[in-house]
Amino acid sequence: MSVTRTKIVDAAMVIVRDQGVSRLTLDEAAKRAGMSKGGVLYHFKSKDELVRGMVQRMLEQCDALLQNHYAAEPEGAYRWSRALVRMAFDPEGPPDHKIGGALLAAVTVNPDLVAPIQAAYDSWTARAVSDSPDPLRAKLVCMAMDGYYFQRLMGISLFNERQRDQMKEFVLNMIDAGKSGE
Amino acid sequence: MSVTRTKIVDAAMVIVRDQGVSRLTLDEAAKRAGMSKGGVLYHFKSKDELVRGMVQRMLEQCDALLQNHYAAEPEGAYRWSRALVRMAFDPEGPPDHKIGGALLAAVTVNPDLVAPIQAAYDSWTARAVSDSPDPLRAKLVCMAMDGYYFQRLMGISLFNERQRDQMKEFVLNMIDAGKSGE
Amino acid sequence: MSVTRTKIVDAAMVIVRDQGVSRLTLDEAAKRAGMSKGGVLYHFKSKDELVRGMVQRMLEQCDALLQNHYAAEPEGAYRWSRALVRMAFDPEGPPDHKIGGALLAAVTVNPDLVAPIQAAYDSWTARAVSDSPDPLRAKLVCMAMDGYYFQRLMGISLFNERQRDQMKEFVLNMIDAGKSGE
Amino acid sequence: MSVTRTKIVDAAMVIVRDQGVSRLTLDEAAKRAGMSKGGVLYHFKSKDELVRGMVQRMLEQCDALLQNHYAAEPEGAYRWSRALVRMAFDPEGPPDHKIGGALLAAVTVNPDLVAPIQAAYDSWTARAVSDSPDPLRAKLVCMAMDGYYFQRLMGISLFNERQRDQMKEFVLNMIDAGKSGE
DNA sequence: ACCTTCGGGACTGCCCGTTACT
DNA sequence: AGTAACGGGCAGTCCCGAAGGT
Repeated sequence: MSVTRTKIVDAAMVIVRDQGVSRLTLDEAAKRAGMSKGGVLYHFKSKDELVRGMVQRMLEQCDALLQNHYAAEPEGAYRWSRALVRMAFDPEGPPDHKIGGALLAAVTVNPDLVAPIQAAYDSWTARAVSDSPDPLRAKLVCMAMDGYYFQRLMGISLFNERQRDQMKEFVLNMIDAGKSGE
Repeated sequence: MSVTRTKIVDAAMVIVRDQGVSRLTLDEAAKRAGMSKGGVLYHFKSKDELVRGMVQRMLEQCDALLQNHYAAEPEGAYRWSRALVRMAFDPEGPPDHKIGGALLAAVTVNPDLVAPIQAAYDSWTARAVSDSPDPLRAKLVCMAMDGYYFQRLMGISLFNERQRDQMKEFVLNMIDAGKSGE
Repeated sequence: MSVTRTKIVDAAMVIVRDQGVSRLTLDEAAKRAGMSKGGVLYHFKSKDELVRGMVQRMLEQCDALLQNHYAAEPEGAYRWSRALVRMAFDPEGPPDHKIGGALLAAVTVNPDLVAPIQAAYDSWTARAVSDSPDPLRAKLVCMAMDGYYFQRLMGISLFNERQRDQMKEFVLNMIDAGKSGE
Repeated sequence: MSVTRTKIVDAAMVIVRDQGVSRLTLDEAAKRAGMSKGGVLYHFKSKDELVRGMVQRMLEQCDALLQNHYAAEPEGAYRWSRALVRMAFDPEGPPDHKIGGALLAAVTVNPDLVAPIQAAYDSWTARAVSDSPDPLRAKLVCMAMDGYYFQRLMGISLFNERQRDQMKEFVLNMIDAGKSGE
């Protein structure tokens, strides 16, 4: 990925983060990237391609974040599940960047973009299941984390800070409860 | 709500369901509703208001569905939670209509629309918590159902039919497990 | 055909006549018609439709001109053929307006427009043949007139004024020659 | 004419033939010619020059075809005229390649290109006249052939196969009729 | 001789909302 | 309660040509 392409995607991210998707235009992106629209279109044949690039970028960031949490997590069963929980509750996670929700809109408009997202989802779920004695428990965690993630994306906050931490502990406990019994 | 307003919202719903949000224009909606754009704008001062009407409609449908499942559910603890699960797994539920995802896009563009959605979320969560011995357990169920709902909205299917039923049972069992112990 | 539509087509005609097809833009046409592009697009859904309107207009003008010459022509065999010749050599004919050649370009780009032109051609040929003792002679005249017409369209002038009149007489004589003998 | 120039013009021809003039872009031509746009612009200073090259090429092809038919034609009066007729009716002739019509569009847009075409026309007419006892008769043939040519260019077909052959014979006979009498 | 990258400008089509009219 | 016509603005796309490298 050329440096210019990266710069353009960065610019687009900033716009979406600060002003919302509806403000993401090729002109704006070009201006922020310090070039002309023609230059942008040389690298991305259409706006859709640009959005595709953004989605991919976001997915990569999520993946990296997940990897980090996995690395920091002690070994043992449900290690991936726990990492997922940590990621979902990570205050530095992508959703708070508001980009996710914005891109979501783009995705619902252009179903082609679902494919890479589905792929990412699949891989994450697969990992969670891979080291889980009880796959259903892992999947439930995935689902719940998606739900939480989704709420953050939408800007719907059901928890205050204390409740959030309680929930986090609750989920982690539920995971641990699956280690022995069930 | 006048009958004409209803007709317009219906038309808009059909468009979104069949062709996606990007195809929802006042002209299109008017045509489907059997009138001219001017007529639509007489009932909805702006397009945003029309979308607001659609969101509200959808929320009402969800609520009604939830009520139905609640009514069909035996009394006892976690009755609302179980109703929520039934709703999320209801194959007739709104998400499969693809309208939800589409409206989602509209919402992310216009943050004003989050308010009524947040309110609906709050009320559903409140209900789930109200009859739950363990509020966190209820909230977790809410989150997981949101996640599942969200996946359906996005067209991401992690489960085949059998897995879906398994998950449903798993969640219901988890709820029941919360009745006695903790 | 509403009066506004007529006005818009008129404006487009003027532009093409004065500045060539490449200068025909919706904006220009709108400006000349004394309205905004939005207004133009209300009447013509696309530029193609506008061009279609222009082609139709031109065909109608040609037809009217042909009718005039036919009316002025004495009765007898080959009356239509003679009218065609008169039309082709009519200094007031459409080709000198330079619109024909310009529209030609549009046609070659959009093959859909050939249909109405073919229809017009067919009808003219059919008429010429209808009152001709020798159909081939009539068709040859049609072809030759097309050729002359075409040259005028392209701005290719093989004749000076005297040669042009000579040719006109020659063709008319050739037609008359077909009356008796053959 | 360098080999590369030839290759580029070839590529451009293919594009125009297959996809129409509107699809002829420097990028496309470059891709087809197996090089980049920069390369094309090195050989042709501008797109107009490329088109000019294409027109020239086409004219040369027509000329060569005409020469062939002339060579195959028996000596005698109206030899060039007869060759012209053979060329116009040659099923392998350029017009069926659809390039002619397409280039026509380019010409109408850029009047500069008319010059070489006019020159070619002039030379053909001059030849036809040169060996014709009756110049007007020769010119009429030229005009008629132009008309037929033009119809083929536009994709307007007034004749079926049998009618076409009839017309061809009719014209050739008309030429011969000019040999003796007048 | 040829390529990559980019600037700049233009044009189409779209769509919302207003106005005048009924 | 509704229609037809229109204005205004703008996003997406395209494409030519230039600049500078190799």
